[in-house]
Amino acid sequence: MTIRLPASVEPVDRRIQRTRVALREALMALMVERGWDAIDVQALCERANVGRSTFYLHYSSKEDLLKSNFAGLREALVAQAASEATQPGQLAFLPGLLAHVHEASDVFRALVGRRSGHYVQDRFRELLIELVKQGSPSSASRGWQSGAQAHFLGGALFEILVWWLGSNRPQKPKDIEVLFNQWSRSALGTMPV
Amino acid sequence: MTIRLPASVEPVDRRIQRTRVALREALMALMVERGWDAIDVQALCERANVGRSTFYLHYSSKEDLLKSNFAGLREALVAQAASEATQPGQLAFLPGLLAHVHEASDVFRALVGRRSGHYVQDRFRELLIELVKQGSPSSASRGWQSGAQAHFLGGALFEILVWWLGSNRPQKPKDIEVLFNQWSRSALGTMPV
DNA sequence: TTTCGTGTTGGACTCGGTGTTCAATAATCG
DNA sequence: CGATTATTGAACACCGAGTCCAACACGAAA
Repeated sequence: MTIRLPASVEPVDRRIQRTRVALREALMALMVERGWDAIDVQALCERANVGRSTFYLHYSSKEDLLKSNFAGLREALVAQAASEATQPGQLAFLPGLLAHVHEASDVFRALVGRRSGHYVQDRFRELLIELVKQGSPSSASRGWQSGAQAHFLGGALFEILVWWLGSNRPQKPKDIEVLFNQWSRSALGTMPV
Repeated sequence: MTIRLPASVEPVDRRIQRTRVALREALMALMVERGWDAIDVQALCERANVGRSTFYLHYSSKEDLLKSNFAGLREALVAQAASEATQPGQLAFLPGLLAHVHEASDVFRALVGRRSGHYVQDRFRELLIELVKQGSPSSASRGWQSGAQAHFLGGALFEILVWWLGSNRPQKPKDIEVLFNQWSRSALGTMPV
Protein backbone atom coordinates (compact mmCIF):
# COMPACT_ATOMS: atom_id res chain seq x y z
CA MET A 1 0.00 0.00 0.00
CA THR A 2 3.07 2.23 -0.09
CA ILE A 3 2.66 5.18 -2.37
CA ARG A 4 5.69 6.12 -4.35
CA LEU A 5 6.49 9.79 -4.67
CA PRO A 6 7.39 11.91 -7.72
CA ALA A 7 10.24 10.41 -9.70
CA SER A 8 9.56 13.28 -12.03
CA VAL A 9 11.47 13.04 -15.24
CA GLU A 10 12.14 16.40 -16.86
CA PRO A 11 15.55 17.53 -15.55
CA VAL A 12 18.73 16.24 -17.10
CA ASP A 13 21.71 17.52 -15.20
CA ARG A 14 22.54 15.46 -12.16
CA ARG A 15 23.58 18.53 -10.24
CA ILE A 16 20.08 19.91 -10.58
CA GLN A 17 18.55 16.68 -9.42
CA ARG A 18 20.87 16.50 -6.45
CA THR A 19 20.13 19.97 -5.20
CA ARG A 20 16.40 19.54 -5.62
CA VAL A 21 16.35 16.23 -3.83
CA ALA A 22 18.54 17.62 -1.09
CA LEU A 23 16.20 20.56 -0.64
CA ARG A 24 13.13 18.36 -0.56
CA GLU A 25 14.64 16.11 2.07
CA ALA A 26 15.80 19.06 4.10
CA LEU A 27 12.27 20.42 3.98
CA MET A 28 10.74 17.18 5.19
CA ALA A 29 13.25 16.76 7.98
CA LEU A 30 12.97 20.31 9.20
CA MET A 31 9.21 20.24 9.06
CA VAL A 32 9.16 17.22 11.31
CA GLU A 33 11.60 18.56 13.85
CA ARG A 34 10.85 22.27 13.82
CA GLY A 35 7.49 22.87 12.18
CA TRP A 36 6.86 24.94 9.10
CA ASP A 37 6.91 28.37 10.65
CA ALA A 38 10.32 27.93 12.20
CA ILE A 39 11.92 27.10 8.88
CA ASP A 40 13.80 29.79 7.01
CA VAL A 41 15.69 29.59 3.76
CA GLN A 42 18.94 29.77 5.66
CA ALA A 43 18.30 26.61 7.63
CA LEU A 44 16.93 24.85 4.57
CA CYS A 45 20.18 25.47 2.72
CA GLU A 46 22.41 24.53 5.62
CA ARG A 47 20.58 21.26 6.10
CA ALA A 48 20.59 20.51 2.40
CA ASN A 49 24.21 21.56 2.13
CA VAL A 50 23.37 23.95 -0.65
CA GLY A 51 24.31 27.55 -1.23
CA ARG A 52 21.66 30.07 -0.46
CA SER A 53 21.94 31.65 -3.87
CA THR A 54 21.47 28.22 -5.36
CA PHE A 55 18.16 27.91 -3.59
CA TYR A 56 16.82 30.99 -5.30
CA LEU A 57 17.92 29.64 -8.64
CA HIS A 58 15.38 26.86 -8.20
CA TYR A 59 12.61 28.20 -6.01
CA SER A 60 11.38 31.66 -5.21
CA SER A 61 10.53 30.89 -1.60
CA LYS A 62 9.97 28.03 0.79
CA GLU A 63 6.31 28.11 -0.16
CA ASP A 64 7.33 27.51 -3.74
CA LEU A 65 9.46 24.58 -2.71
CA LEU A 66 6.59 23.03 -0.77
CA LYS A 67 4.10 23.56 -3.54
CA SER A 68 6.25 21.86 -6.08
CA ASN A 69 6.66 18.85 -3.83
CA PHE A 70 2.94 18.65 -3.16
CA ALA A 71 2.31 18.10 -6.81
CA GLY A 72 3.93 14.69 -6.47
CA LEU A 73 1.78 13.59 -3.55
CA ARG A 74 -1.26 14.80 -5.38
CA GLU A 75 -0.59 12.75 -8.48
CA ALA A 76 0.17 9.67 -6.44
CA LEU A 77 -3.11 9.88 -4.56
CA VAL A 78 -5.16 10.53 -7.66
CA ALA A 79 -3.59 7.62 -9.48
CA GLN A 80 -4.10 5.35 -6.51
CA ALA A 81 -7.73 6.38 -6.20
CA ALA A 82 -8.33 5.65 -9.86
CA SER A 83 -7.15 2.08 -9.46
CA GLU A 84 -9.44 1.44 -6.51
CA ALA A 85 -12.74 -0.37 -6.66
CA THR A 86 -15.44 2.26 -6.26
CA GLN A 87 -18.02 1.53 -3.61
CA PRO A 88 -21.20 3.53 -4.00
CA GLY A 89 -21.64 6.01 -1.20
CA GLN A 90 -18.01 5.96 -0.20
CA LEU A 91 -14.95 7.87 -1.21
CA ALA A 92 -12.72 5.63 -3.29
CA PHE A 93 -9.44 7.19 -2.24
CA LEU A 94 -10.16 7.06 1.48
CA PRO A 95 -8.56 3.71 2.39
CA GLY A 96 -5.43 4.49 0.44
CA LEU A 97 -5.16 7.94 1.90
CA LEU A 98 -5.62 6.70 5.45
CA ALA A 99 -3.03 3.98 4.98
CA HIS A 100 -0.58 6.45 3.57
CA VAL A 101 -1.16 8.88 6.41
CA HIS A 102 -0.78 6.08 8.90
CA GLU A 103 2.53 4.96 7.46
CA ALA A 104 4.11 8.39 7.26
CA SER A 105 2.33 9.64 10.32
CA ASP A 106 5.22 11.73 11.56
CA VAL A 107 5.40 13.66 8.32
CA PHE A 108 1.67 14.20 8.25
CA ARG A 109 1.65 15.12 11.88
CA ALA A 110 4.13 17.83 10.94
CA LEU A 111 2.01 18.80 7.96
CA VAL A 112 -1.15 19.17 9.90
CA GLY A 113 -0.26 19.53 13.53
CA ARG A 114 -0.53 22.58 15.67
CA ARG A 115 3.10 23.54 15.26
CA SER A 116 2.87 23.31 11.51
CA GLY A 117 2.34 26.49 9.61
CA HIS A 118 -1.05 27.44 8.43
CA TYR A 119 0.13 27.70 4.86
CA VAL A 120 0.92 24.02 4.71
CA GLN A 121 -2.41 23.03 6.16
CA ASP A 122 -4.19 25.10 3.59
CA ARG A 123 -2.45 23.44 0.70
CA PHE A 124 -3.30 20.05 2.11
CA ARG A 125 -6.93 20.96 2.68
CA GLU A 126 -7.22 22.16 -0.87
CA LEU A 127 -5.81 18.88 -2.02
CA LEU A 128 -8.41 16.91 -0.07
CA ILE A 129 -11.28 19.00 -1.36
CA GLU A 130 -10.18 18.44 -4.89
CA LEU A 131 -9.88 14.72 -4.33
CA VAL A 132 -13.40 14.63 -2.96
CA LYS A 133 -14.64 16.65 -5.89
CA GLN A 134 -13.24 14.13 -8.32
CA GLY A 135 -13.95 11.05 -6.32
CA SER A 136 -17.47 11.54 -5.05
CA PRO A 137 -20.48 10.09 -6.82
CA SER A 138 -21.75 12.99 -8.86
CA SER A 139 -25.26 11.58 -8.71
CA ALA A 140 -25.70 13.08 -5.28
CA SER A 141 -24.60 16.55 -6.28
CA ARG A 142 -27.37 18.52 -7.78
CA GLY A 143 -26.13 21.61 -9.59
CA TRP A 144 -24.69 24.35 -7.45
CA GLN A 145 -24.62 22.12 -4.39
CA SER A 146 -21.76 20.01 -5.69
CA GLY A 147 -19.18 22.63 -4.77
CA ALA A 148 -20.62 22.96 -1.30
CA GLN A 149 -20.66 19.20 -0.93
CA ALA A 150 -16.98 18.86 -1.80
CA HIS A 151 -16.12 21.56 0.70
CA PHE A 152 -18.28 19.97 3.37
CA LEU A 153 -16.71 16.57 2.98
CA GLY A 154 -13.19 17.81 2.36
CA GLY A 155 -13.31 20.03 5.41
CA ALA A 156 -14.70 17.24 7.53
CA LEU A 157 -12.08 14.81 6.30
CA PHE A 158 -9.27 17.25 6.92
CA GLU A 159 -10.35 17.91 10.47
CA ILE A 160 -10.82 14.23 11.18
CA LEU A 161 -7.23 13.72 10.11
CA VAL A 162 -6.10 16.59 12.31
CA TRP A 163 -7.89 15.03 15.23
CA TRP A 164 -6.56 11.59 14.44
CA LEU A 165 -2.95 12.69 14.24
CA GLY A 166 -3.30 14.79 17.34
CA SER A 167 -4.95 12.05 19.32
CA ASN A 168 -2.72 10.11 21.67
CA ARG A 169 -4.88 7.03 21.40
CA PRO A 170 -3.76 5.05 18.40
CA GLN A 171 -6.82 4.49 16.29
CA LYS A 172 -6.39 2.20 13.32
CA PRO A 173 -6.94 3.49 9.81
CA LYS A 174 -9.93 1.19 9.52
CA ASP A 175 -11.53 2.80 12.57
CA ILE A 176 -11.26 6.21 10.99
CA GLU A 177 -12.59 4.90 7.72
CA VAL A 178 -15.65 3.40 9.36
CA LEU A 179 -16.27 6.52 11.38
CA PHE A 180 -15.99 8.82 8.42
CA ASN A 181 -18.15 6.67 6.19
CA GLN A 182 -20.82 6.52 8.83
CA TRP A 183 -20.89 10.25 9.48
CA SER A 184 -20.74 11.24 5.85
CA ARG A 185 -23.56 9.03 4.69
CA SER A 186 -26.18 11.76 4.61
CA ALA A 187 -23.78 14.08 2.82
CA LEU A 188 -22.89 11.47 0.24
CA GLY A 189 -26.47 11.04 -0.85
CA THR A 190 -26.81 7.46 0.23
CA MET A 191 -29.63 8.46 2.50
CA PRO A 192 -33.19 9.12 1.50
CA VAL A 193 -33.81 12.83 1.59
CA MET B 1 -30.06 39.56 14.92
CA THR B 2 -27.11 41.90 15.19
CA ILE B 3 -24.47 40.60 17.53
CA ARG B 4 -22.83 43.21 19.64
CA LEU B 5 -19.11 42.89 20.13
CA PRO B 6 -17.02 43.01 23.32
CA ALA B 7 -17.63 46.10 25.34
CA SER B 8 -15.32 44.36 27.74
CA VAL B 9 -15.30 45.94 31.12
CA GLU B 10 -12.00 45.62 32.92
CA PRO B 11 -10.00 48.65 31.80
CA VAL B 12 -10.58 51.98 33.41
CA ASP B 13 -8.50 54.58 31.67
CA ARG B 14 -10.18 56.07 28.64
CA ARG B 15 -6.90 56.39 26.82
CA ILE B 16 -6.44 52.64 26.94
CA GLN B 17 -9.91 52.04 25.63
CA ARG B 18 -9.43 54.48 22.80
CA THR B 19 -6.20 53.00 21.56
CA ARG B 20 -7.53 49.47 21.72
CA VAL B 21 -10.66 50.34 19.84
CA ALA B 22 -8.64 52.24 17.26
CA LEU B 23 -6.36 49.26 16.77
CA ARG B 24 -9.26 46.88 16.44
CA GLU B 25 -10.92 49.01 13.82
CA ALA B 26 -7.69 49.45 11.94
CA LEU B 27 -7.28 45.71 11.93
CA MET B 28 -10.73 45.10 10.53
CA ALA B 29 -10.37 47.74 7.85
CA LEU B 30 -6.95 46.59 6.75
CA MET B 31 -7.99 42.97 6.69
CA VAL B 32 -10.80 43.80 4.33
CA GLU B 33 -8.76 45.89 1.97
CA ARG B 34 -5.35 44.19 2.08
CA GLY B 35 -5.73 40.74 3.57
CA TRP B 36 -4.06 39.49 6.70
CA ASP B 37 -0.66 38.68 5.29
CA ALA B 38 -0.12 42.14 3.89
CA ILE B 39 -0.67 43.78 7.26
CA ASP B 40 2.29 44.84 9.35
CA VAL B 41 2.44 46.60 12.67
CA GLN B 42 3.54 49.77 10.95
CA ALA B 43 0.42 50.05 8.84
CA LEU B 44 -1.77 49.07 11.75
CA CYS B 45 -0.45 51.97 13.78
CA GLU B 46 -0.65 54.50 10.99
CA ARG B 47 -4.23 53.57 10.28
CA ALA B 48 -5.15 53.63 13.95
CA ASN B 49 -3.23 56.83 14.46
CA VAL B 50 -1.29 55.31 17.28
CA GLY B 51 2.41 55.29 18.06
CA ARG B 52 4.22 52.11 17.26
CA SER B 53 5.65 51.85 20.74
CA THR B 54 2.12 52.20 22.06
CA PHE B 55 1.08 49.16 20.10
CA TYR B 56 3.65 47.01 21.83
CA LEU B 57 2.46 48.27 25.18
CA HIS B 58 -0.84 46.52 24.50
CA TYR B 59 -0.12 43.62 22.20
CA SER B 60 2.94 41.58 21.46
CA SER B 61 2.15 41.11 17.78
CA LYS B 62 -0.63 41.40 15.25
CA GLU B 63 -1.53 37.80 16.03
CA ASP B 64 -2.01 38.79 19.62
CA LEU B 65 -4.26 41.65 18.60
CA LEU B 66 -6.39 39.36 16.49
CA LYS B 67 -6.63 36.72 19.15
CA SER B 68 -7.83 39.14 21.75
CA ASN B 69 -10.53 40.43 19.42
CA PHE B 70 -11.65 36.93 18.60
CA ALA B 71 -12.42 36.38 22.24
CA GLY B 72 -15.19 38.94 21.91
CA LEU B 73 -16.78 37.28 18.91
CA ARG B 74 -16.53 33.99 20.68
CA GLU B 75 -18.39 35.16 23.76
CA ALA B 76 -21.06 36.81 21.67
CA LEU B 77 -21.74 33.64 19.72
CA VAL B 78 -21.78 31.46 22.79
CA ALA B 79 -24.18 33.76 24.58
CA GLN B 80 -26.41 33.98 21.56
CA ALA B 81 -26.43 30.22 21.16
CA ALA B 82 -27.42 29.78 24.79
CA SER B 83 -30.50 31.94 24.30
CA GLU B 84 -31.62 29.97 21.29
CA ALA B 85 -34.26 27.27 21.35
CA THR B 86 -32.39 24.00 20.99
CA GLN B 87 -33.69 21.74 18.28
CA PRO B 88 -32.62 18.17 18.71
CA GLY B 89 -30.25 17.03 15.98
CA GLN B 90 -29.28 20.54 15.04
CA LEU B 91 -26.61 22.95 16.12
CA ALA B 92 -28.19 25.68 18.19
CA PHE B 93 -25.79 28.42 17.23
CA LEU B 94 -26.04 27.81 13.51
CA PRO B 95 -28.80 30.27 12.56
CA GLY B 96 -27.23 33.06 14.59
CA LEU B 97 -23.82 32.39 13.18
CA LEU B 98 -25.05 32.33 9.62
CA ALA B 99 -26.99 35.54 10.07
CA HIS B 100 -23.96 37.21 11.57
CA VAL B 101 -21.73 36.03 8.76
CA HIS B 102 -24.29 37.19 6.23
CA GLU B 103 -24.47 40.67 7.71
CA ALA B 104 -20.76 41.24 8.01
CA SER B 105 -19.97 39.24 4.93
CA ASP B 106 -17.13 41.46 3.80
CA VAL B 107 -15.33 41.06 7.08
CA PHE B 108 -15.80 37.32 7.07
CA ARG B 109 -14.82 37.10 3.46
CA ALA B 110 -11.58 38.75 4.51
CA LEU B 111 -11.30 36.38 7.47
CA VAL B 112 -11.73 33.27 5.46
CA GLY B 113 -11.01 34.13 1.84
CA ARG B 114 -8.04 33.13 -0.22
CA ARG B 115 -6.19 36.38 0.35
CA SER B 116 -6.59 36.11 4.08
CA GLY B 117 -3.72 34.68 6.03
CA HIS B 118 -3.79 31.13 7.12
CA TYR B 119 -3.34 32.10 10.71
CA VAL B 120 -6.67 33.86 10.81
CA GLN B 121 -8.46 30.96 9.24
CA ASP B 122 -7.02 28.63 11.79
CA ARG B 123 -8.22 30.69 14.72
CA PHE B 124 -11.68 30.84 13.21
CA ARG B 125 -11.77 27.12 12.57
CA GLU B 126 -10.77 26.45 16.14
CA LEU B 127 -13.59 28.69 17.27
CA LEU B 128 -16.12 26.77 15.23
CA ILE B 129 -14.91 23.42 16.50
CA GLU B 130 -15.23 24.57 20.05
CA LEU B 131 -18.72 25.89 19.44
CA VAL B 132 -19.73 22.55 17.99
CA LYS B 133 -18.19 20.76 20.92
CA GLN B 134 -20.27 22.75 23.34
CA GLY B 135 -23.39 22.97 21.28
CA SER B 136 -23.84 19.48 19.96
CA PRO B 137 -26.10 16.98 21.69
CA SER B 138 -23.65 14.98 23.74
CA SER B 139 -25.95 11.99 23.53
CA ALA B 140 -24.60 11.18 20.11
CA SER B 141 -20.98 11.24 21.15
CA ARG B 142 -19.86 8.00 22.61
CA GLY B 143 -16.61 8.32 24.48
CA TRP B 144 -13.53 8.99 22.42
CA GLN B 145 -15.56 9.70 19.34
CA SER B 146 -16.83 13.01 20.65
CA GLY B 147 -13.60 14.80 19.80
CA ALA B 148 -13.61 13.37 16.32
CA GLN B 149 -17.23 14.36 15.91
CA ALA B 150 -16.58 17.97 16.82
CA HIS B 151 -13.70 18.11 14.38
CA PHE B 152 -15.77 16.50 11.66
CA LEU B 153 -18.63 18.94 12.02
CA GLY B 154 -16.48 21.97 12.72
CA GLY B 155 -14.33 21.30 9.71
CA ALA B 156 -17.34 20.74 7.51
CA LEU B 157 -18.99 23.91 8.75
CA PHE B 158 -15.87 25.95 8.22
CA GLU B 159 -15.48 24.79 4.68
CA ILE B 160 -19.12 25.35 3.89
CA LEU B 161 -18.66 28.93 5.02
CA VAL B 162 -15.55 29.27 2.89
CA TRP B 163 -17.48 28.01 -0.08
CA TRP B 164 -20.45 30.23 0.67
CA LEU B 165 -18.41 33.39 0.96
CA GLY B 166 -16.40 32.53 -2.10
CA SER B 167 -19.47 31.70 -4.15
CA ASN B 168 -20.68 34.42 -6.47
CA ARG B 169 -24.23 33.17 -6.31
CA PRO B 170 -25.91 34.75 -3.32
CA GLN B 171 -27.32 31.91 -1.25
CA LYS B 172 -29.45 32.91 1.67
CA PRO B 173 -28.44 31.99 5.20
CA LYS B 174 -31.46 29.74 5.38
CA ASP B 175 -30.30 27.80 2.33
CA ILE B 176 -26.97 27.11 3.95
CA GLU B 177 -28.66 26.14 7.19
CA VAL B 178 -30.90 23.64 5.47
CA LEU B 179 -28.02 22.22 3.49
CA PHE B 180 -25.80 21.81 6.49
CA ASN B 181 -28.48 20.30 8.65
CA GLN B 182 -29.31 17.80 5.97
CA TRP B 183 -25.73 16.73 5.36
CA SER B 184 -24.80 16.58 9.01
CA ARG B 185 -27.72 14.43 10.11
CA SER B 186 -25.81 11.19 10.16
CA ALA B 187 -22.96 12.81 12.03
CA LEU B 188 -25.27 14.35 14.60
CA GLY B 189 -26.66 11.02 15.62
CA THR B 190 -30.21 11.72 14.54
CA MET B 191 -30.00 8.77 12.26
CA PRO B 192 -30.41 5.16 13.21
CA VAL B 193 -27.01 3.54 13.20
C1' DT C 1 41.24 13.39 -21.39
C1' DT C 2 40.20 17.69 -22.71
C1' DT C 3 37.07 21.15 -23.53
C1' DC C 4 32.85 23.59 -23.29
C1' DG C 5 28.73 24.76 -21.13
C1' DT C 6 26.17 25.18 -17.24
C1' DG C 7 25.20 24.76 -12.39
C1' DT C 8 27.02 26.18 -7.95
C1' DT C 9 29.11 29.02 -4.57
C1' DG C 10 29.74 32.49 -0.98
C1' DG C 11 30.15 36.95 0.15
C1' DA C 12 28.59 41.54 -0.03
C1' DC C 13 24.89 44.44 -0.41
C1' DT C 14 20.16 46.69 0.05
C1' DC C 15 15.78 46.68 1.93
C1' DG C 16 12.18 46.34 5.17
C1' DG C 17 10.00 44.99 9.31
C1' DT C 18 10.58 43.74 14.27
C1' DG C 19 10.89 44.61 18.96
C1' DT C 20 13.05 47.58 22.69
C1' DT C 21 14.42 51.62 25.22
C1' DC C 22 14.02 56.28 27.02
C1' DA C 23 13.10 60.86 28.12
C1' DA C 24 9.63 64.27 27.03
C1' DT C 25 4.85 65.10 26.77
C1' DA C 26 -0.14 64.76 27.33
C1' DA C 27 -4.18 63.05 29.14
C1' DT C 28 -6.91 61.04 32.96
C1' DC C 29 -8.43 60.38 37.53
C1' DG C 30 -9.33 61.58 42.30
C1' DC D 1 -5.07 71.20 41.08
C1' DG D 2 -1.59 67.52 41.53
C1' DA D 3 -0.18 62.81 41.17
C1' DT D 4 -0.40 59.15 38.28
C1' DT D 5 -0.27 56.80 34.11
C1' DA D 6 -0.55 56.41 29.11
C1' DT D 7 1.36 57.99 24.80
C1' DT D 8 4.78 59.46 21.69
C1' DG D 9 8.57 59.44 18.38
C1' DA D 10 13.10 58.89 17.62
C1' DA D 11 17.07 56.04 17.85
C1' DC D 12 18.88 51.59 17.93
C1' DA D 13 20.29 46.66 17.14
C1' DC D 14 18.76 42.71 14.92
C1' DC D 15 17.39 39.42 11.58
C1' DG D 16 15.91 37.34 7.35
C1' DA D 17 14.68 38.13 2.49
C1' DG D 18 16.11 38.60 -2.01
C1' DT D 19 19.67 40.12 -5.57
C1' DC D 20 24.04 40.30 -7.84
C1' DC D 21 28.44 38.75 -9.54
C1' DA D 22 32.93 36.92 -10.37
C1' DA D 23 35.27 32.68 -9.32
C1' DC D 24 34.77 28.00 -9.32
C1' DA D 25 33.48 22.94 -9.99
C1' DC D 26 31.27 19.59 -12.09
C1' DG D 27 28.85 16.91 -15.88
C1' DA D 28 28.36 15.74 -20.71
C1' DA D 29 29.94 15.13 -25.12
C1' DA D 30 33.83 14.91 -28.38
